Amino acid sequence: MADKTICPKFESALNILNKRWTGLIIFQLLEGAQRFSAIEGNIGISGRVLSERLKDLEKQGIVKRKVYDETPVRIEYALTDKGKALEPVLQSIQHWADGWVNKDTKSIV
Amino acid sequence: MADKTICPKFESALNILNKRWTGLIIFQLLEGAQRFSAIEGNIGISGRVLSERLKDLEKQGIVKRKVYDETPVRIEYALTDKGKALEPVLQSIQHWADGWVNKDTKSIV
DNA sequence: AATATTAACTTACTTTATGTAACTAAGTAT
DNA sequence: ATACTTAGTTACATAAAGTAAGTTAATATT
Repeated sequence: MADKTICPKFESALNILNKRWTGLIIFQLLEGAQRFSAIEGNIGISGRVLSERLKDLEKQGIVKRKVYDETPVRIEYALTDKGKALEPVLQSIQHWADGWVNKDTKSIV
Repeated sequence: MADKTICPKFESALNILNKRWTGLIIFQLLEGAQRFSAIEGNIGISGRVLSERLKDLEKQGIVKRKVYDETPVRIEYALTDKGKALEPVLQSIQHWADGWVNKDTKSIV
């Protein structure tokens, strides 16, 4: 597969939302820090993939991981400034959805 | 996998960009109608998946397919109004990328 | 007339990503 | 010593995407 690279920054940004679940994870965290199991339950992602995504997002500086040394251990994931800056993107998606997505559209296959 | 459905419209909108390549396909078509092989070459997607995506996007009313009965046949894909309405979404992604994505970031893995 | 060319796909097969469910580690409480 | 809890990880199964060759229909070429 040849990489045509229209605009590298744009493509790299698209690759974030491009991946399954990342949009919903960020959407969740826009409401405040959340724990692993909370995100897992709230959006219905598998732990296996959530773990993978959170590592990616952390590596990209979008999410930060805080460890609270309680028992049992509590770990919270929160958005960084870079992550919070994605709010307008999610909002524009929401806005488009309000205007154009049919109420009855359930699964887009 | 339990479906928690935060906001069905929002989720269904996210599912569009969520899928690999759809963002880039729409980005391409924002510049005007394009033929199958042009999209294929411009973004480096495989024909197999492009065919699949275009069918999905057509089914969702985001893309329309026009057949020109020439020889060999010419088929153009263009955005519908619903599709064009996604421009602000792509723009907000571009804007975020300009502000936050490192120039050197090539592949986000 | 037979062969070649072109666009837009499709098919068969391989590789990668995701889902599922069971398991691990550390620190308590019973 | 055993059980409980969170935050994962591991092994395995299924679904999605990549690759490359093949198909169809209308000419154009030899």
